[in-house]
Amino acid sequence: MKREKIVSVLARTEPARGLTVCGWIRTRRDGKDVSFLEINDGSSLKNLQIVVDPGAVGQDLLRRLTTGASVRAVGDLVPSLGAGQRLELRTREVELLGAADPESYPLQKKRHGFEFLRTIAHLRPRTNTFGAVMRVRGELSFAVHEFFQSRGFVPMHTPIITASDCEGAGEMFTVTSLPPDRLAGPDPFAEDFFGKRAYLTVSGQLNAEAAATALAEVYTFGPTFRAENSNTARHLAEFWMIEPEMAFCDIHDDMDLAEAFMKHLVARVLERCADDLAFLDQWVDKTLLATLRNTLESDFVRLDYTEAVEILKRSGRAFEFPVEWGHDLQSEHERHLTEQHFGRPVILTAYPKEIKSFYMRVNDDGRTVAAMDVLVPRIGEIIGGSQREERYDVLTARMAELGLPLEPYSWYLDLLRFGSVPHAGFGMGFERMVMFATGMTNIRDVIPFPRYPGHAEF
RNA sequence: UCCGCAGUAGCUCAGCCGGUAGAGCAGGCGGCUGUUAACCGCCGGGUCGGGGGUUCGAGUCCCUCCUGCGGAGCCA
Repeated sequence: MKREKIVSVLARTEPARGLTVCGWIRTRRDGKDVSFLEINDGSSLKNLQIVVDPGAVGQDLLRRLTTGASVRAVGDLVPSLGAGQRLELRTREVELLGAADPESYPLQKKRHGFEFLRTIAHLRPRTNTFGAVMRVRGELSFAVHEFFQSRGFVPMHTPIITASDCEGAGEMFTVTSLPPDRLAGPDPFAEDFFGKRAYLTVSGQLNAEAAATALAEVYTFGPTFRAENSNTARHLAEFWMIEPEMAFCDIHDDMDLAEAFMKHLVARVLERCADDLAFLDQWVDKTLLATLRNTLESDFVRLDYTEAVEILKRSGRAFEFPVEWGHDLQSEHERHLTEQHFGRPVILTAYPKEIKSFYMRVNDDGRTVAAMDVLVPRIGEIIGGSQREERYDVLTARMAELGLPLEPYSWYLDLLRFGSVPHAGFGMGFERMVMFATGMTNIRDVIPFPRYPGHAEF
């Protein structure tokens, strides 16, 4: 079906004859001798006004051109007689592609709550807000690949199914082909498809590290699964994660990359999604554009965990949870630092080793590790990463300390036995980045079909 | 999973000390106008989340379950 996208029609400066557009009707307004259709095809936040002569199309057809119906229209782009738009499409031919019964079509030409829209996730992209969020999400996704590949990173497709239950990043979903009645007994998975218990991945990091010891700079961008019973506006059971991994790289290079990466993503959406961001700034979060510009223009604060604890203790604020060296920072602490104290993104480093993962490189002080978390206003932690421990003896000693068996990690330890290099990487929760870039406050509203406890609809 | 709040028309909500349910928007019909959050008039629309209890009488009080939201934990 030959057509011109509405974004392109709206970008025209001159009248034109014989244009074909397709889209969904957002609203219709009737005059006595004229009707106006606003149609949207998802290529832009903005609608195209189509002027219809009721006599020419007929009352029967006109009556069925209701909110939600899909149409194809052929007409001439002419200067508008009305005030709201520069050009409009005066049609001589309107074809109803698919009607939408106004009695039962759930979307009205009025504002709906996000909770209601979540119950009709298959229709919500037809709203202004979700259309904008999905376009921004798409640009961010593109910008992720653009950033890494322009820097020579090789994209890695790490496994979705994994048999190592040692990734340690959270509760895992079991993958099985066994019927439920065969899941009893001491080791039912010995008879299963993989001959052992398999899971959905919680992180591609360890696999990416293997690739980085050959290709030097790699990244993953794929689905990730956590079976935690998390019921919050910041967690999903299925989400997308970006994990770069670099050989010949220390914690400072890692922080530099994280900051450049964030700024690249923000710059791209500011540049390519101006209409959508202006809409979101007006209706969803009035501080959105200011926050994004601030992110782009400011240097991220870099701070040791120990200094952060001092700042929080000196802040005089009564936190719900007291701040104490050796404890992980709470959401309220992170937000105080990035929102109140500094007012820009903050990268925290040198965390106590007790609260971080086994693979993080132990610092010379022996009590902290080369971890880094990027904290941003409103979201909190958006990136978590570290320099990895590349010293075989130090890592195995640390694993012994934590009571981790070496055998399941033997392939990972091989990376340190053969040509080990200083290396580092981080993980970014893609949906958290979409939240940051759109001002949306619930992570379930920045992914098309959210999966979370009790919900796998659509 | 824990704490708190909520569930009333298609949507967003009001409903006081218990006395048999209301508004705006949406929808239908009619009118008006190159309209644009269109406007004016009329009309239809409800197992008050489910179950149980107290009471002469429950949307309202009590118990319980379900669902949602906010916060927390876990994390990305």
